[in-house]
Amino acid sequence: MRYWLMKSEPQECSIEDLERRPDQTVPWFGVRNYQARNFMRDRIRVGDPVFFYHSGGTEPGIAGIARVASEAYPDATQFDPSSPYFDPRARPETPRWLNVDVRFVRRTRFVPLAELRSAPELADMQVLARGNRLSITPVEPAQWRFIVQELMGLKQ
DNA sequence: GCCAACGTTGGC
DNA sequence: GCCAACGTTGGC
Repeated sequence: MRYWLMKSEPQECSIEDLERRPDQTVPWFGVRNYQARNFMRDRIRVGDPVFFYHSGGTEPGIAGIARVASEAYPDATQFDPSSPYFDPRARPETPRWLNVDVRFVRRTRFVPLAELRSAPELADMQVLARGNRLSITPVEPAQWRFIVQELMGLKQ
């Protein structure tokens, strides 16, 4: 099992939106970066725990916990000309982009990016690396435990 | 709104 | 295969 951090813009899908979804599940569509796609294709498995991170035009930080709910499958928005995520090069026979489904687990105390940065225990966290723009990054088990137990104050 | 950092594209 | 130009991400 691996741990992950996934970024979402709350105006598109916030942790509250996820909680209200039917089945509390959402397809993590719109990833258009090969490295993030390959994580979903090669490393992310059903049941993997996920930090749900808010980014873009809002205070950045971790807003909750989710869980991977499906294997990777073709992202439907790549075939939809009306979608901002449409990719004219993609064909249904040879899909280019994938997504997994993600299921709500719980909201947590909001942990701002600044707080993550200030923790020496998290110095090597990939999402904190200079210039990082990946929307999906792995989280080490020790980092996960530190955030959940020390920063969020949860038992787990 | 600005801008640093990065990924992708396309000419050569 | 190189690399300049461009578009995007995302923090501030």
